[in-house]
Amino acid sequence: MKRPSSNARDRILTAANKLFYAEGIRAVSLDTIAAKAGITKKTVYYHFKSKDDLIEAYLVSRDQPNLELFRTWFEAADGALPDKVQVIFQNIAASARHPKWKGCGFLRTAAELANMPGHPAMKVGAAHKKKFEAWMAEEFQAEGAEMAPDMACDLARHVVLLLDGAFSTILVHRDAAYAEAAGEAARVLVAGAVGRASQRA
Amino acid sequence: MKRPSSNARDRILTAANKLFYAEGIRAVSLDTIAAKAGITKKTVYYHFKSKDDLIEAYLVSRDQPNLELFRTWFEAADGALPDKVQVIFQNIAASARHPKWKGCGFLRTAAELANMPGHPAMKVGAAHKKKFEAWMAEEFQAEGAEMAPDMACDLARHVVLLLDGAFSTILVHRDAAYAEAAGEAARVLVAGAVGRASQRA
DNA sequence: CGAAGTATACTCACCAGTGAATATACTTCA
DNA sequence: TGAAGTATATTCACTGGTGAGTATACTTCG
Repeated sequence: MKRPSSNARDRILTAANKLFYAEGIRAVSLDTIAAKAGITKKTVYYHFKSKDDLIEAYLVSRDQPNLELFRTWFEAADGALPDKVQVIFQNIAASARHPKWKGCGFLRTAAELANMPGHPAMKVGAAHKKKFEAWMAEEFQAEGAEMAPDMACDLARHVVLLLDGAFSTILVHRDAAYAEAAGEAARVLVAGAVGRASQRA
Repeated sequence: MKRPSSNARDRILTAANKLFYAEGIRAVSLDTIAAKAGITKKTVYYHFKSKDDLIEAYLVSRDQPNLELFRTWFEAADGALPDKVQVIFQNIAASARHPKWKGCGFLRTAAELANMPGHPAMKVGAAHKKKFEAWMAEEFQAEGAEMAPDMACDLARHVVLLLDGAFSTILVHRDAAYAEAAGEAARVLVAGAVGRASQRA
């Protein structure tokens, strides 16, 4: 394999990741990214066909790691289902207290590209969020197998709404307490659904 | 009094409103805004000291009208408290189905300016969201005066989280159904809180 | 007149993307 | 084996265009 190729490509992606996340998509130029990666802009264009292409690659690179992080948090938590869900939000609160935290990269990119609904990066972002929602629904159904599929889907969606709401409001207020409030709300909703599910059984 | 002054200023603000909301902050240049307002860029700089200043004015101009809209929806709804809250979300769903809808201007601006936490526009955005949250809390306390202040505040925050979550997820998925799901969740949470409050009384 | 408001015409920096050349490694076959 | 050819990977220097912001002059009205 060509070592140089993947090397430069990786360095570009790493630089793009940091800069796009820290500063925003349109705020960062390819010159800046190239400089940070220690290569020439032309080399960026060798590995990515356009800035839009690089934006897409940036989100693609964040997809799995992000989902993995949520899974890790969820699985590491002990306790009942409502508590495990709440733990996700507590971890987000903790992350959000780091000064470099700037919200959810997918959400912020979607906000910036709201005028380009067909942009490839938008599709990646939507798919990422769908995966999270689907995973939550699975977990709800798996737990004791008492929850009906449509109930699990509704509940997963409610959790997603609280999660993305937390990302957004924390960014606006720079106050991680919103994640804890969202976690409380999620816990209440999940507990309620679990209660209804087991009652029906 | 100079007709021209207010006239030009208003035209600039109107153009900025449409363009910033439709395309995003950094995607729109002052040249474009000036052209849309039918004046020169220099005139823009006569009325606003910088682009940042205009961004701030853009959000200021949206503050009251937006809050007023929510109040109107809420007050026009009949039924119990949970239903009135849900109606806000239903109205958002309806708005979001219009093709020109591009999410919440405050949230999207906050996402774009996430790298400038001290930006005046960020403060305007945060204040706007706080006003909404405070208003919700008031409404919860006012309703029958059975809800304790801290409970009302917590509940208001949960509603805010669902609201901003709805704005964000609709934008990502281009699917207004998320607002309806958020409305359901909000109704459940409010009904639960109302139930606990009246039980305690 | 003179001040508020607007316009013309500019500066200077930056940005997405490109043309031409080069260096390095891999492949082929005499 | 090794020379010639080809694909990969990278650089330097550039273009056409646009960005925010400005110097200066014109206009209009109290």
